[in-house]
Amino acid sequence: MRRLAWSVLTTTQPTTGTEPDLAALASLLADRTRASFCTALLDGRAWTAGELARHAGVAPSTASEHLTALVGAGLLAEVRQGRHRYVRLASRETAELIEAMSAAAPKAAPPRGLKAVHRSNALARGRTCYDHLAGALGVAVAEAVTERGWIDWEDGPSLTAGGRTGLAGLGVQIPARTRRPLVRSCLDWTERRPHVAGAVGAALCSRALEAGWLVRLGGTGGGRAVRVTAEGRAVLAGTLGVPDEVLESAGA
Amino acid sequence: MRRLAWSVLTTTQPTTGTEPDLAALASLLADRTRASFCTALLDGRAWTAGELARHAGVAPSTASEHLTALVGAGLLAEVRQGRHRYVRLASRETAELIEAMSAAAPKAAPPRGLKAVHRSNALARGRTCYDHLAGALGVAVAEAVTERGWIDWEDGPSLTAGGRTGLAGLGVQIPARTRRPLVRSCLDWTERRPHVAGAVGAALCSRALEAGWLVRLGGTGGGRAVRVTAEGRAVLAGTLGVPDEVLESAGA
DNA sequence: CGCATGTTTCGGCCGCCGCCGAAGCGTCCC
DNA sequence: GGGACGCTTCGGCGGCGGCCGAAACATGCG
Repeated sequence: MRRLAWSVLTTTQPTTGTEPDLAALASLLADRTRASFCTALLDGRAWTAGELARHAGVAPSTASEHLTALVGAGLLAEVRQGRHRYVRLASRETAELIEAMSAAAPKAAPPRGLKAVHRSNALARGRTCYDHLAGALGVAVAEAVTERGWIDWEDGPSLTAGGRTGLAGLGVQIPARTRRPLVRSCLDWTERRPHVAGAVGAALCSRALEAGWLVRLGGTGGGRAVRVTAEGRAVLAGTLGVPDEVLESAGA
Repeated sequence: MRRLAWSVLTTTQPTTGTEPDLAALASLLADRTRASFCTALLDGRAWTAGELARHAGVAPSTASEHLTALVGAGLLAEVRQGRHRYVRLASRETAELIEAMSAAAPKAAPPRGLKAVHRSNALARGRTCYDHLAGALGVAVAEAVTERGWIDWEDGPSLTAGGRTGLAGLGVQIPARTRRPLVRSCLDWTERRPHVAGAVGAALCSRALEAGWLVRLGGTGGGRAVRVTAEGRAVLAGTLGVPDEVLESAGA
């Protein structure tokens, strides 16, 4: 049993009623360039201003102004290092917000150009979603652990006792004593089906990267697509029972 | 134990990679008028085009165009009835998205005008957040049920066995066999502390309104502020242990 | 020190978009 | 039928905001 982190005794006096400026927040993301920055940063890493500018196809000066706006609003956090300006998403909450908006957003026109199509397909097959797995791979993993009885979806997703031991057997460290939900359902924007987020989703993903079951694709600015390695394929098919078709297309 | 609603056997072939158009969605909410429509509709009811126009202080023609855009994008659902055009939020997911964005949004300048200040203060004291309670009242209820041991926040919020019986004693019908999380934490934008959403939050709120513990304030276009009645005060203080100060200021 | 590189500031241009009022259409009610 | 009312369409106006290039500034490196 655990109490709320905030004491009941702390102030309950009504805040002076300033309502949230929804339009101001939305304006920040309402621009193709700024939105593409945020989407790119969903890989959880820090990018330099120049990388983001090239990624979005705008002049460095333009990117600089956009970044100032996003950092000023608290959506991004920045670290200046030498002549570089590194930015990343400010918090996991910010990442979750962008994820949630992406799932609700309409689909853009299909990408043009061979490179763009390749990248887009790679993203659809398997990617990280800030700190957990998404794409066909993420959905397949979610379904596999459900089949295994590790996660129960009755009344919202929850980790079963079997799931705890199963994950432990894979070397996945499940954090305890956190206010973060262990399992959170996250709607996948390629598959329109849920994948596993929350503390467990994050732990599983970080374990998979650390153990070399997955590797990130693409060089600088490559983004968040991942590929399943041979060892990963053995583990995911064997222990989790992820279907071979998915692993095959998400491999190599 | 319950399976995912979508069969593992259904297609896992990668969707042709069309990425979500985050900017398009955000653009819809990036306008003060459209944002105020959505915020107003967070009360969960259907408003007419004219009501929304007056609420936002724009001409009917302007409102009409905005509504067409919001409905076209699938954010709002509309029902035409005689010479009226009723609109409401399209789904609970949409409401949750707007909630989540409101919590992340910067605070607007304090309202001007006596009426606006009053309304704003009423919202801060107690309001509905689509289908559950929010504001100082919502936060106090969340803390009270936590004190009672009805909700446990370890590893994410969950309903305890004691909570089930306690809520049943209040006549709150907890839905079973749903994929919706029973308890979801929702950050309150006035209090910056969590209140209770999810199936349980919704059931509690609807029970409170149905039993007359709470009543909605304000006439047409009044919005989502609620007031605690005398009976409500007895129940909330007695059974739930909500502090008197909160009930007092949220009453009358 | 001098050059390359990454970033920022500033002016100016252009397009988009939100606004209104006028006019028109459909519905309701007397 | 006639008038009131709610909503929509259209044209036109005005402002905001994103874009770039040029120039300046900062850093790192030889």
